[in-house]
Amino acid sequence: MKVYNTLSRKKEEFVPQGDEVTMYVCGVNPYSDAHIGHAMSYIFFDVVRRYLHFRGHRLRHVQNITDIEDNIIATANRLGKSVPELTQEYTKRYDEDMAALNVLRADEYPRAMGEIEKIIEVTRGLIDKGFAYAVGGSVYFRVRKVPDYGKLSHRTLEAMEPSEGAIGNEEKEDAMDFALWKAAKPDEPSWDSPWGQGRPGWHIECSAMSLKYLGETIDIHGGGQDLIFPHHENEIAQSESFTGKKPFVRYWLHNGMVQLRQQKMSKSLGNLITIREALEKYSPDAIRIFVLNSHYRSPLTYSEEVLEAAERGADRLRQAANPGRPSFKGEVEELPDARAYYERFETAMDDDLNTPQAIAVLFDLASIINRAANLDYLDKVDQHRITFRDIAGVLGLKLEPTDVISGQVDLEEIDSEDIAATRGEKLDLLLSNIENAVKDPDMGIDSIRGYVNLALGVRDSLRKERQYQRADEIRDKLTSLGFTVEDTPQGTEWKRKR
RNA sequence: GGCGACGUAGCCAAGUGGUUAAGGCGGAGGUCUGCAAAACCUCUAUUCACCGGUUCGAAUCCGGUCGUCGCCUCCA
Repeated sequence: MKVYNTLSRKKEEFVPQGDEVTMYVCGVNPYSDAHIGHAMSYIFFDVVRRYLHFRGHRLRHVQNITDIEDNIIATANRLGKSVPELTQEYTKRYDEDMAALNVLRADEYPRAMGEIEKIIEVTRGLIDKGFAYAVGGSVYFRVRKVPDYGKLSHRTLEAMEPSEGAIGNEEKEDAMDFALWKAAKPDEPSWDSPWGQGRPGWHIECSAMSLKYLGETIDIHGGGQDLIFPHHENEIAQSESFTGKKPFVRYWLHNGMVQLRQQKMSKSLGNLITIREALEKYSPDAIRIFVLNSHYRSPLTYSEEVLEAAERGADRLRQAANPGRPSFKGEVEELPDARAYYERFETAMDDDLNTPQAIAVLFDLASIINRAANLDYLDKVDQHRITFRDIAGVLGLKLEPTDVISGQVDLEEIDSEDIAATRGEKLDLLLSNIENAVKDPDMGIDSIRGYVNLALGVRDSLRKERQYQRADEIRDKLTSLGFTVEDTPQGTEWKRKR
């Protein structure tokens, strides 16, 4: 398996240090809902996890939660909440979003606030070694002490024009120096430290946590490309200076950015679609297909059109995962060997996680399975179905039926007198009952099912008498109410999504 | 200004030196159906932003032009 390492700018053969792959992925700052950009990153690293597991690796996965920083403090103040109150609320919502997207939970979710002791230990160590200095209650990292600073982002200190944000701090020795520990300002949460009351800088928590939970050298460190500089660059400087051991990270993996309307999706720009908003319109599988259908290092543009396309693709895969009844009589045709699909899948994934090709394999298998279902030889494609489910699982697709309610009309079970009684003027009443029932959240599914079965029973009786116009009126009405009506050789089936 | 990525069919998107340029969505036709729906089948880029060059051979390598985006500041 090869992965593209940001550090070397090359695809490298992935060889973990030991029996257990260690992976650290940068987490979120919980002060607002996570958006599709976050979804992309965490869905991708979820697939990395699942694929490594599929390949027989054990894995330890740690993801931090930054629960103290400027934006959190500002938001908490604005909302009149305490910082822990705010961050706990949004951490919970983040967990719910990830669960909805079928993202596996990490082994540890350390919080910055919970790791102050380790952060202070690392900070003190960096001062002792001369890599950092305390001034005015703050501690800064001395960037010029690190000769290879810039190796991840491939830029030199000289090339980094200090911008406004980097200047404007008189107490730093050098404009590029960054804070490990920030002296407390009035009315901000703060902790005791050897340098007085204060709180951690942005980058130090990841160095401290990865050191504490995963050791001095970790296999994979992941995050969005926007974290390469300064965040990950600074993590390297801190960690390698503190431990004296290189490399801090063996494989740096970075995903591309999600774009919305020709711009990066981000909180600060305010152009974003939250995961929650997307899930109101699209299934988790559709969102995962949307993300995985392009390569992880490329930018990904969010649009309704592309998500719609992903949803329709998901529908077809769901059909293969939950095959219906046969439609035709057909001959069993010569089937390609199911093992070839595993090979194609592994070849694709081994080449720097080529999920678009992996999804193509899934669609090819879906065609085989759906054809077999149509022609009534599903029993001949057991191996293909196993392969299909297996690959879908590695991509984290559930492919469960999406209908909330469904039914099958059985004229034997419906009282013929009911049908006869309903065929006349009562039909309109029945249809309006269904309309009301659909809008009423308290209405039980059984009632709706009874109504719809009766309406479609009436329709079937009309169809038997070739009164197609009246029959179609009933179907059209139900369709407009969100029902899908399908006449199959086994009778009329119906379902409704939401 | 510095660093980097990208430009492939109506849309999304693989492919990065050599058989017919993956796959999805959409569209057209067909099978099935009373008609539909779903599923299936067939078709849908002689061509890979543009211009030059290297090569027996390039979407793939090199140079230039145009265009889009990211990082250099909080950010997945």
